[in-house]
Amino acid sequence: MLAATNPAIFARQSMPVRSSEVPDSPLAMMGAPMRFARNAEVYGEDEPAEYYYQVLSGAVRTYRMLDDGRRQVLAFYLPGDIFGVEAGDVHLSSAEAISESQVLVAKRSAVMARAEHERDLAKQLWTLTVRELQRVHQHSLVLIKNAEERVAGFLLEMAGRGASGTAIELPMSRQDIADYLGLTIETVSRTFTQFVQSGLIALETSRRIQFRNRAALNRLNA
Amino acid sequence: MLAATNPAIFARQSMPVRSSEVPDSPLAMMGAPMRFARNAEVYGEDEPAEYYYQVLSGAVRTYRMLDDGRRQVLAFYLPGDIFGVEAGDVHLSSAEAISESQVLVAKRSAVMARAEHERDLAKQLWTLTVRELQRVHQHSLVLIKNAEERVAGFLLEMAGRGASGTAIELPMSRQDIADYLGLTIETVSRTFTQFVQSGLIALETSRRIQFRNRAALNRLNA
DNA sequence: CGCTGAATTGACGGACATCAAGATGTGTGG
DNA sequence: CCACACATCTTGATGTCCGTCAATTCAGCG
Repeated sequence: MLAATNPAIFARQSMPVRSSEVPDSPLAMMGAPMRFARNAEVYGEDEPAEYYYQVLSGAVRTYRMLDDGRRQVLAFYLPGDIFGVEAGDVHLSSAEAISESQVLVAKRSAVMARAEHERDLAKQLWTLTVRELQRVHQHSLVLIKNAEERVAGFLLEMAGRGASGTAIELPMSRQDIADYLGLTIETVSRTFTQFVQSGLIALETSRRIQFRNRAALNRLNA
Repeated sequence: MLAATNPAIFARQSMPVRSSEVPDSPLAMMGAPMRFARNAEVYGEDEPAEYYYQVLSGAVRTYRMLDDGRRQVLAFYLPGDIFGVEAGDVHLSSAEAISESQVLVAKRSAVMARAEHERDLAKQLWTLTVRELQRVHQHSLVLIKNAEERVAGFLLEMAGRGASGTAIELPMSRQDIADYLGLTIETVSRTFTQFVQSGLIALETSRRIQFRNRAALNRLNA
């Protein structure tokens, strides 16, 4: 839902960039592609927000920690998605690569400077923030639902973003999903098997999911 | 937390406007004060977002409904706060007056038109959205905590916004609080009395709350 | 007053967390 | 290619927090 957040800040084209394919945009010159290993930090909470980022390949999660060690995953970013814009001067969350990832990094000041005289760009930046806001709004709705509904919603959200086929590959672990949905890893796992048993999905591997009854999932998504 | 969101879009002064006092700003001319009765709708979900709003007196809640009737209150807006900016072209949530309220209403197109040539204004609009985003981020963190922590956080949030004294007046009902925190009215009520019994707060009336042990509340706020 | 909606309090049950064990998968080094 | 180690995922047993249902108290108001 509320899927791709990539107006032409990095890429002029309107579709998400496919992995390993650098967007042919004016911003490509402002940004440098960087590699991040699995679990490597892209930026940390409370650090100055000096860059904008776009996922080229792999996947990224943003999260915040509660003092007692609980973790709330705020968002997953897939190829084409832009992130790191959420903040004022300082990052409100940390970002980590979920898997080996390639990320385009553009200096914020440079982007902003260009936005000064390019009306379009400024508007797009704003739009980006608004989209992000919508996403988070949507997410807070998720957190008042029950486990079944949360997981169903999650699967449909991911399906709406990744490939359009009948199966999706989840880049993130069960723990990531749990922390995103505000559940425990066990509850997520149990809900998956429950979905399998009721014929809603099938698991090719634990990370690869076949949709068998999308209508029923939509019904749960309430 | 993350309290007042009122850069000089409506008022040039940096402090929230006190109730019934119209901000002496250039924008006051772009906006007209309107009265809303208790529970009156300011705008509805999916309606075109044609105006920006600033609370002058009273209080406003924004919310979204789930199909099964559950309601998620997304935010409370107090005097000085600006709302209605969250959306693209369409409102993502509904807004209602919590009590008899006075709201300054400014045509969005007019504000945007001015923003075109007033750099400051444009920046402030963006800042406003970012602040809103921070608020919502914060809110989604709340929803993974337990009841005690949620209520404590709520009280501290309200304390940080309203008067600076040792007591606060809550304009909203227990039901509003419950829907904001993702709890039931009964759990909110029980948590309040629990706080009273442990000497953290005192209830002058059910809506008026005295702080007795802010340190303990902060500890719960985790 | 009595009426009405809001808030509180109690009894109970259920959904999900917690604790614990096992199964499956994956990478590494011999 | 196998074997071992370690992480991830699944499954089971039990506990607990909070939701549900229901009754009572309280506050405002005609």
